[in-house]
Amino acid sequence: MAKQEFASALVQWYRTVQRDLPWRRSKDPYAIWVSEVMLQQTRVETVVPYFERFITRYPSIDALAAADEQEVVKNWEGLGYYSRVRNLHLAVKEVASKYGGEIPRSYEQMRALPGVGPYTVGAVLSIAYGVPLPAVDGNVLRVMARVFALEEDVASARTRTRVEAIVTELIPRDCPGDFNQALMELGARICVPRTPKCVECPLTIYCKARATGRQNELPYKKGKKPQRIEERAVFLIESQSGEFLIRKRPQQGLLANLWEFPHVLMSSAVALEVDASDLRQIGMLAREIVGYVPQEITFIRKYVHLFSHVIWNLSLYVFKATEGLVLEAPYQWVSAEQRERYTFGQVFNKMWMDVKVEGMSERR
DNA sequence: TACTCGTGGGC
DNA sequence: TGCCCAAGAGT
Repeated sequence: MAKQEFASALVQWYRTVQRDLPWRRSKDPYAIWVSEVMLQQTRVETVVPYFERFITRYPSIDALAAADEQEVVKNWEGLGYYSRVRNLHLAVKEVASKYGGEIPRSYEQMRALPGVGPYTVGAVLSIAYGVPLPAVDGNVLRVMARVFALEEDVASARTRTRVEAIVTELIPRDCPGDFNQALMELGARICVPRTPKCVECPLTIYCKARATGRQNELPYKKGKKPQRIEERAVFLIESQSGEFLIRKRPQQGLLANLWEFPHVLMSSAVALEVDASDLRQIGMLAREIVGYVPQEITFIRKYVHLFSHVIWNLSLYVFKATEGLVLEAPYQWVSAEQRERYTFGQVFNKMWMDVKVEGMSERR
């Protein structure tokens, strides 16, 4: 294949059709870095408003490095994969203290920062500094699997290494950032997962999958493991003085360090037996949190919340706590106003909105 | 390697 | 409706 023609056809296409995105208007390596972290496993349309707000709030490495951790995480609320923002905060602090506030230009040094993997190094260094490194994401894997008719599982490390080698070979020295972004833009808009738009593709004459009519069969992916299902009873507990009980989640695992309304995992046997309206059984579960069986519990509604590998079947209940109930950490009482400063998983925010709209106090 | 880690959109 | 997926990294 004519390397130069491939690259120039791709870059030329990109420069004609590229979308006007906020991080593309910036030449600030820090802003580009923030965008790349937000874009991990997350759609462009979702990221845009978060990016604008985050960059306005934390316009520089020094500003983010100096910021309060809890507040930084609050600005990420709703984006998911919350370890990304904690790692970004740690990494920015390290850049501020160790590298004088300038992102290191060497692969090894940047790769060593927390939350910075091979993709992010390649993307930031190529786009911000013009370093000719590959930035292989899901788009690039899909595009290359089709163009070169790669048959192996695209999720495998071997395929990734192969694709990195191919990109390294093809990447133009004069515009590595545009080349990397062009590959991603192509994957996002033309070489899409299902029914790629080959008639609009600038690489169609190079594409082996297209030549053999296999563009709908590639890339090959292994099937995913089914999600684990958990039945949980969630309690929105209001004190006599109108505060609400929240608790902090553990430092490791799902929604790590975020806040939530207390809930109890039901064994599958219990879950099968207990009807949502069987409040006697639910009272026994509430006792695991407050230490006694509440007098009067109200069932609100059921929720299904999907994570990438777990399904939560949740039943929400509310009740009034007895006077003077004291609970230790990780439990905490907060007013409705104070609650807004804490970061919750989205399902808990949805519950809160639902109860607020319906009016919990007027319910009885 | 395989699994963990969120969320919302599209069909 | 259920399933797939989207600019990945850590373990």
